[in-house]
Amino acid sequence: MVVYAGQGDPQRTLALLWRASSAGPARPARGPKPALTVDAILNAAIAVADESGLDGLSMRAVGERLGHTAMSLYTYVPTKRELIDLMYDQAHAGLARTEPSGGWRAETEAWADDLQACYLRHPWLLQVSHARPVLGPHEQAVLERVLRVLGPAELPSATVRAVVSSLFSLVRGSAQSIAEARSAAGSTGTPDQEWWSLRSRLMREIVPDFAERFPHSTLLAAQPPPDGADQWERMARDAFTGGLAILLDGLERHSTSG
Amino acid sequence: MVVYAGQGDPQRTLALLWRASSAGPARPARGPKPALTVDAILNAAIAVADESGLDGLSMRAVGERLGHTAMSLYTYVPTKRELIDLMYDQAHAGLARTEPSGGWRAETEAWADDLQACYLRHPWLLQVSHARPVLGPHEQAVLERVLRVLGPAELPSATVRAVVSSLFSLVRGSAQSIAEARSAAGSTGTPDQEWWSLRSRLMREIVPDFAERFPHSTLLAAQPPPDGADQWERMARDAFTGGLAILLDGLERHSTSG
DNA sequence: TCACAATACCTTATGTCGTAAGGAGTTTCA
DNA sequence: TGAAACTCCTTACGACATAAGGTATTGTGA
Repeated sequence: MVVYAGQGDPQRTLALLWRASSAGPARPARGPKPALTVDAILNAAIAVADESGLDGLSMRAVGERLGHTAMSLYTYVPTKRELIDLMYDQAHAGLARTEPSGGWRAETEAWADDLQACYLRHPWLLQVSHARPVLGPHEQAVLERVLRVLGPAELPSATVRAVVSSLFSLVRGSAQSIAEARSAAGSTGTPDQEWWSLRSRLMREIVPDFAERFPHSTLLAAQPPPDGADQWERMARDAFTGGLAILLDGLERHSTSG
Repeated sequence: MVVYAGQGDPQRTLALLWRASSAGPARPARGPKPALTVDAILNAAIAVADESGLDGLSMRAVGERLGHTAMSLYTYVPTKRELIDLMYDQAHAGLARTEPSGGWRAETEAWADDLQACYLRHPWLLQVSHARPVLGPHEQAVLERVLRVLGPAELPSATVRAVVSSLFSLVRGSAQSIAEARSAAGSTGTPDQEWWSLRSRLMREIVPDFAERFPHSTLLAAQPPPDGADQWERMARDAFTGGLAILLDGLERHSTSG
């Protein structure tokens, strides 16, 4: 289930996200020197989430990975929700920056590929709601890049908003499909084709009138998909490149400099 | 966080999803008459989730709403995960069926609007991963409808797959934005404009060099957005209709009968 | 008719979680 | 040289999913 953005003290959250020193001195006057930093905690938490998913992400697990207790984290981070918000932003720091020179269309595709790769490196990102009211610096940088890339297309601002939002949806949705394909393949261990034919047999047994009730679905399923052990991931990838191409085709109509 | 599809006994899950009687007799030979049904449990669970979100959905809450205990549910449903899978499918049963007569484009838009409305009626749907290996009957019906609607466009099957997957991503992504806008508006109680200007003031304080670091983002934010108390939801809706239009524009290039 | 098998639902128990409360030790300022 | 301010810890609490097993209820076969 999606973790929604934390709703604690917005000032504190913002300051943490942007690592601002304005909301308090950098080092408090008295007391022992902190053994941890927010960044160290984020790295540990991201490592835990990469290994065990969001379900495996507990305050205890993060604390232990740092040689500390769960409670020690609360000195640096108000709640688990805010920790996840910070992780979400931090994970976007690792985004590659492939910038081909081939016009805005190629650059947009490169941006989408980079973002998708980031999601697939940290699949738990897909379990965190992205529809957040405020962005952290790294998410903001991702947004800034696609806006810069789309600049030469000279689109009206409403179109820019629409296309950027659509691009995020496409990248995220396809990454979800790919991640699900991988997780299914990994957890069952059986190649996709075998798994698929088993599923079909079961369906024929349980829903014998499927073909009559869902003729269009049946027809589409009969069309040749890509084959191979990773056919599910391949299909998801093809759907992504195809969908992106269609969207950008449509966009070229609106662009003054196609 | 996203709840992934349950991975229990796939036969049992499939049989439950499709309410198949093939995996066991409809009424067991002996024993007390069941006081509940899977459908009653699903309706109660959906009501709980509609009221309190997925976070508020506990086996106890569902059981108590039915005048029973949490454990009694386990007679009908193997785990909470499978319950959520069943809820996910069931919620799609309430999808409206607006079918204008204006060609595949208008019908596709109507389908997208209906699906988005369904997501917004049950926002917790957006917290459940949709990238599931098997569909229930109601999800399948939603898919079937868009395939039927797209039929007259006479697209190659790879294109159909791409556009359908993109459509789902777009609808889901926009619904997420709208739901987030509503939840923010509902929880703070302040009109969007006020909230937004407060946020801007905070940002100027915490990240004074924002405009230099993110010139394109700054420029876009300065473009006039729709105004009003619900400006955030309006923006998300505009982005959706705009993105959908762009996608369908692109699709018309591929269609033999535009 | 009656014992028993099969079942529904319950109480209880276990282990996990986030995090509140408050204590002990450390560092720096007055 | 206190004492304030801080970090980190132990302990505790209530919520959660769900395992284990008990009890009551129903229909079947003798």
